[in-house]
Amino acid sequence: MHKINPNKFHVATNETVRDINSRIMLNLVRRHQPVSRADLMRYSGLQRSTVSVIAGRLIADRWLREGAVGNLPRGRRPTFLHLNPERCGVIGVDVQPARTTLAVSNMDSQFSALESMPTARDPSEFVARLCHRITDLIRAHPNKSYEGVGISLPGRIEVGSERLIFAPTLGWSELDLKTPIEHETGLPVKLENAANACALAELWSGQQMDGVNNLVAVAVSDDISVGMVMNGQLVRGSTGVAGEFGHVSLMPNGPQCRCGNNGCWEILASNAAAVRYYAESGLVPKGAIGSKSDVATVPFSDILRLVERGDLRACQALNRMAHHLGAGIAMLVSGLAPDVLMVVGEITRVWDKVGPMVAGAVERRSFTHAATRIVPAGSEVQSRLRGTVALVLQKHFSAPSIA
Amino acid sequence: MHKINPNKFHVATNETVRDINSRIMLNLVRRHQPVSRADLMRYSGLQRSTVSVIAGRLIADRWLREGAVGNLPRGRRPTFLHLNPERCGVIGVDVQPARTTLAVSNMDSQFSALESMPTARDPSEFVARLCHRITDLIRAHPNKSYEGVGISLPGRIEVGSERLIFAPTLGWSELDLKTPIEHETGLPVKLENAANACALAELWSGQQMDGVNNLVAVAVSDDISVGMVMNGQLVRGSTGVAGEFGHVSLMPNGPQCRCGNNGCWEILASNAAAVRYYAESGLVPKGAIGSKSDVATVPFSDILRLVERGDLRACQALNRMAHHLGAGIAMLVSGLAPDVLMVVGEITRVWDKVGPMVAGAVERRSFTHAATRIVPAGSEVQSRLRGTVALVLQKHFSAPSIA
DNA sequence: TCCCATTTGTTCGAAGTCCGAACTTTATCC
DNA sequence: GGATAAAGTTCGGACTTCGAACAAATGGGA
Repeated sequence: MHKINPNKFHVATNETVRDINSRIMLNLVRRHQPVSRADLMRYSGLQRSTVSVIAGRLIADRWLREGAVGNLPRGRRPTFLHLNPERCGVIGVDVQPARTTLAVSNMDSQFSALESMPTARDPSEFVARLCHRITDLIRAHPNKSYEGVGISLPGRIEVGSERLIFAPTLGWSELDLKTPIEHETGLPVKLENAANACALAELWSGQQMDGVNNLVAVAVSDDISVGMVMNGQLVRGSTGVAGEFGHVSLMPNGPQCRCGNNGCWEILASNAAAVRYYAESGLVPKGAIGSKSDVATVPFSDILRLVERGDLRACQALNRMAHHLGAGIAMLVSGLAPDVLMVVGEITRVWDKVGPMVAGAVERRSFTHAATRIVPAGSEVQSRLRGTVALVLQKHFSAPSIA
Repeated sequence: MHKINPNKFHVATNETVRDINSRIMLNLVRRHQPVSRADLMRYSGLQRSTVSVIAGRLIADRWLREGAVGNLPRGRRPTFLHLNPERCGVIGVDVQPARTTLAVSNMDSQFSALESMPTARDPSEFVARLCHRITDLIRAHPNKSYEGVGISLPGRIEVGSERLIFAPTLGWSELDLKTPIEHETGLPVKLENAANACALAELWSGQQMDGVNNLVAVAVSDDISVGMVMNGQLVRGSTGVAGEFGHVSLMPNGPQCRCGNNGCWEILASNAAAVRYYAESGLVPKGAIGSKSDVATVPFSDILRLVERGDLRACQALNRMAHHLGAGIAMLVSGLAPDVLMVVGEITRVWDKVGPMVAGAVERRSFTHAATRIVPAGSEVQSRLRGTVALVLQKHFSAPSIA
């Protein structure tokens, strides 16, 4: 039940009917391909004639392609229909504090090119370099009909202005990425928070996501941010900053976070927290000969390597992180009760150790038994890039906004 | 952007167009009444002819009524259209641990009857008495075309089965209220959590809710539960238990909650928490002559009365409660960033004292400045009852679910 | 070899809906 | 009384789905 906003709606015309049914058809093909017109008739409940007309138009518009002919025990053979992956090209960009990854993708999230560059410290320099890279990439792969550029960022995008706001790990304040890139490339540019991008990726191209309409992605790196899909829609809040559960204080006497408060989830359970736990555990070697500086700079990836080798101190640091990660995830399970909660980040490399601890924490803390499936993401970069593709292409596959 | 679920969708027909536009028209009349056909043409962008046809059909179906004739500087006078509040009757029921309130309502949430009864401890006895009361109420107010019965409950309703699950303050385990009442009355019965009902009430009949699509209701009584409307839709999670932020642990060393964990928001910031704070502050009067039993049972309503009179101890207890209430609300503002966060419960009686403390806590703890308006609800019973009316009638006013 | 049952896919008129222009109705002002 | 203006109605055109009839394609059996 979706309320109609009397200030912002779209009335329906005859074309709306065709639009809705075309999108349904497109989704049915995506879900069941290869699939015949007769199958689509059965899946959709539309008349065979209607299915033929719609399929004909979608083929003419290059959304669908006729493929092989099927075999049946008797009767005329069906001609199978497929999505045409060449119909849309997308440039996907994944911005992370250290490196920025660019990809060229088809409609099916198969990347035909993948390259990366260091993320420039200076925002205007970054914009210039990114524009340059994108135009180069398009020139190098010209035989695609590009639908747009999707960009995943470790920050939040303001709803109205589509500008980057609140990107503490990048250190940038308000930044307009959309206008210069659109101007440079002539393509529409969509920006989205990295956690939201991951949530979108799973919603649109995740495995075992049949019928999943409520999904939460927890992006764990040097900060923690949350992306939410509720009722099949991204939740961005009134201004676009929804999802900052990382700055919920879960321990009033905990260490101080950069946001000024104490014991934020992020300061307890991010990669940076594990680095700190590891450093602290080596700080006071009884004789106090070793100084802080010896141990303070072991990066998170090294800690994970140590964990994989069975290093005790690293395991203890990881366990502390996992304990607090579980506490925050329990908050999300209690509060949002999604079908799926996906954890994204380097920590998934040691999920065999972390997963059970998180599951245990959720089990202990959950009063309601929300039946949430907690899963690790495969590759974080791939996940975010798939999200950027979904970001650009979802307008063709989602329900038209009638209200 | 709403994803189409390829397992559950509705194809569009020509009637879908009329359906969509009729609902838009109904919403426009609701928003702007009294309003002429010509005004509706301008608001909707539809052709004058189309507006006339739709208005004609809505009048024939008794949704709209023609009213007075307007005056214009020149030209033919417009005939104004109104919603017909008599079109739908609703029985609204608000179940609370102590008392259950019943109301008869029109489409405009004007209650033509309001009565209450004690809430029976035994669930089957309760169901029997409620059925009896409802049929009596319908018999006493026969001249309405009843659309259904809406019931607000301090618990969660399972999504598939529509049964009451998780109702700790009532002490009931799984209970099917829907089937017996539908059987008894012959009317469709809708059940919803009380916090969700409040959120719905504000969404559909709240003041100053123009363009608000993201709204959170925090119901504070002896427990705390949260109702969420995101993107204009109620968020119920995969099983229906979304919103149990009351059982998020905000203080790992805090007092133990009935859920088994320590320092849950609910154990720190509910009415019961204030009662406990008040009792504790009187516990050790140095000489230890006064026993626990003297002070332990001052009910929350009395504490509020004492606060209104300026009693210091009561104010201190209230302040502790407000402090923790603010912490939890800050969590919701950070995580969900709604346009409006509404607090429902007895505590709103002293909102002049509590409001600034909550606002301060949110201000201090909020990193993102989500611009959330934090407001107290007027009357909690009225709010929940309006929610039950919205619950029953929203199907006529909301967008048809095409996907 | 020929006919028939069966399934896929197409054709075409009917019904429903909105669009848009022309028309009717009902006012005020000069 | 005529000009102007705005509200509301009428009616043919365009678009879409529906539903029945039709054409196409295939295998089995006499």
